[in-house]
Amino acid sequence: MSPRTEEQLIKHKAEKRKVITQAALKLFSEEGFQSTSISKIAKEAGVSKGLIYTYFESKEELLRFLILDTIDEMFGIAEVSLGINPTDESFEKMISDYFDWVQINRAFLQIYFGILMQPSVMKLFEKEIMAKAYNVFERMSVYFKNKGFEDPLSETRFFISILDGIYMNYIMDSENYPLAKAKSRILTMYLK
Amino acid sequence: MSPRTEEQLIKHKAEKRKVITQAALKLFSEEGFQSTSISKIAKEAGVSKGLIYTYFESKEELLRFLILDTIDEMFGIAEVSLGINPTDESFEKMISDYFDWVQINRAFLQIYFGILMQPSVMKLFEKEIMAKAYNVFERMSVYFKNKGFEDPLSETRFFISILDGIYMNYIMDSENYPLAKAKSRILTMYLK
Amino acid sequence: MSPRTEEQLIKHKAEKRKVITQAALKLFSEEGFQSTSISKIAKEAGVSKGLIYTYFESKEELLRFLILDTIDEMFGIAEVSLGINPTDESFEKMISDYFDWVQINRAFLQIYFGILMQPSVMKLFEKEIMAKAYNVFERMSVYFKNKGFEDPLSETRFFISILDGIYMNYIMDSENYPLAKAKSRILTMYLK
Amino acid sequence: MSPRTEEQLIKHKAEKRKVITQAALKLFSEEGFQSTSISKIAKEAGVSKGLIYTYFESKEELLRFLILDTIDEMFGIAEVSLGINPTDESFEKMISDYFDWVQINRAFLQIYFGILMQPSVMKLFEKEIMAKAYNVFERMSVYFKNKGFEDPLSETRFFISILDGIYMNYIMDSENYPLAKAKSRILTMYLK
DNA sequence: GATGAATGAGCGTTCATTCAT
DNA sequence: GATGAATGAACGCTCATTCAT
Repeated sequence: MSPRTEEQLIKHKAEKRKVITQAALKLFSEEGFQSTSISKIAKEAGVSKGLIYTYFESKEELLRFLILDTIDEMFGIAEVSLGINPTDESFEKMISDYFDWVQINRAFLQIYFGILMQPSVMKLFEKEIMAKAYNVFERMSVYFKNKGFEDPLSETRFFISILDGIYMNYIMDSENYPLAKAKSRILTMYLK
Repeated sequence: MSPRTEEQLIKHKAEKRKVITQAALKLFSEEGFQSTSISKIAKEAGVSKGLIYTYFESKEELLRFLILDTIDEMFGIAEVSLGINPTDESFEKMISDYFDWVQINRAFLQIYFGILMQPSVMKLFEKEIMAKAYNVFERMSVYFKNKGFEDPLSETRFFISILDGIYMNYIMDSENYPLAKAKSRILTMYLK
Repeated sequence: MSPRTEEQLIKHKAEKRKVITQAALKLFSEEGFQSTSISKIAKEAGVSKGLIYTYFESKEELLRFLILDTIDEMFGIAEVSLGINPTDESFEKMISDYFDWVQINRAFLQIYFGILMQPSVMKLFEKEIMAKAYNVFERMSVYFKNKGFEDPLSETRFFISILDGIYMNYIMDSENYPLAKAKSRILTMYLK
Repeated sequence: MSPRTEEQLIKHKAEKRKVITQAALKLFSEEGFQSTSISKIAKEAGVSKGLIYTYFESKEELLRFLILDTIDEMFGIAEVSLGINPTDESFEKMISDYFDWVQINRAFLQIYFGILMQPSVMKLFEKEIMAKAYNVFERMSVYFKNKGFEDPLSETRFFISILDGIYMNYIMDSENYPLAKAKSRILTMYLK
């Protein structure tokens, strides 16, 4: 048996992290971060408690990894869809992608919105999240500027507020929330 | 000396509850419900740990009291402003009242939104909150129906989503969030 | 209104003590001494927590009063029935009186036997109980000596063990325990 | 290094349970179940408070383990000694075995009798203890029936009451109680 | 790498006791 | 005398984290 190559090791580590992260994601969304113990995560992931500390320095670091990893994906949607010269088509594409993404990532968003509301936990991410968020603000502002809005940044924040509000209400009451209608409504708002 | 009269006791009890509730409100909003210990609340309120249990049966009951008490106020705004025959004026009044209320009750809203995102905590209030929320939905639907919307309930939920999204973003980034602009924007949306 | 005479005060105090003691007796027998709080006793007795401390120095003193008061009665049965020259008639009378007494005082005996088994609680009474018990031993020994037993003290302790054993088993399983048979059995043992 | 084998873990677990159980046995017998804190047990056993919860789910479960484990042994004496066809020899053997067992297991019996007197604690064991006790009743009844007693079950309960009474008095006053005499006295009673 | 026994600080809660009224 | 608000120590229990194996 030859020792694994460095590449294999990295891959192995990434896989293990994924297993643990997925278990944590599920539990955090059901019970909240504070109420979920490392023991429960270990059991859900099918590993020992101690092993979690081989892959993450602490419970907080596990949360950080979980959040930051997925946030890249989330904020990336705007980046990819809008590109440098955002058009109505790319704007519509972005909205569509977001609505799809949200439905797949309900558990994550539940944790994410919960964290946003807790300053003491938010401190763990504040810098990264705010940097990414303001980056997206700028990108979208270009679109709203092109569309002729007087205060494109405020419109951006207004637009994002609408999205956040929709997603939050959808998460809370997924069965009854008229998500499809909300989507077409927002499209109408901006694309006539 | 004779003991205090019943009236004195009731007044005293209400005052003490207020002191404890205020301390809890502050800490819950900063740290979250689960991360705030009864010890911290007692210290913040300037009373002993044990005393809290003279006024509240448990930490959860304290949260319930805190939330349900203020939620009545919050949902009451729509009821009072809209009345039975909602007009554009009363609708505008309601929005204005909400924006005022939110700025005064940031700490509460922070806790409130946090709770909405945690199923395990939400269980404590689900029934009451949902009942009140659906009540407000109906009331607002009347307005949107009068305004000619084809699907007034969906519009209500869309409108409330916008408000929630605005407040959530405001709470997260109060210093930079363009709250006044968001307010005039939403007014324009519905009142021309 | 003239102030009460000293006699009235003493009577009043005795009555209040009785009320509290009766409440405590009931609760101690159901839940045990340690698991019964002063609050519960106060509620059961229909008085305030504070008042209990007007009549008893501490929870332990309340227990002491409860036990020692009734123990006098219990040990007194032997004294009264046997007299100085115990006969078969007085011995039979004593047994009969004890069996009657036990059925009325089940709650007390439950507490009493429980206490006997806890050295740390027993310390509160050890001196008094042991003094009274050894006093009864001597008195009964006279009877067994008269009956011709070689070792009257051992027989006394054996006889008392039988009574204790019967009462303990009766208390544990009152519905099914054949108390009447046990009584006639012990009478047969000693009176042929 | 690889983790311990399952066999090692089981052995280790049994040993640790024993250490904790022994400490609890000592303290429960001295102070009673309710007055003995988990902290004291941990200190006595030389382990941390938290560790006790690795081996027992709760303080009550620790008591249950302690009691039920030893009760099997205690009730087993009758079963083993008497067999299916009890004779005078096996009856004498049983009494002898019980007297030996009692002297070794004073601490246990102290807890056991204490529990029998507290309905709220007794609830934890009622089913198991009563089942075993009635089982022993039946077995002994065979012996008393063979001996010609008219009501063998009542005689059984009377006989067991005597044993219980002796042991209880012995436990309370071990130094002075004439245990050997009590033993020969009860043997004389039944075996002439 | 992987395990789970072990720790100890801290949690929510209870309660005997005190004391201002 | 009588009340019950107030205290603070202690309780049973949990849990993030460490470490011998």
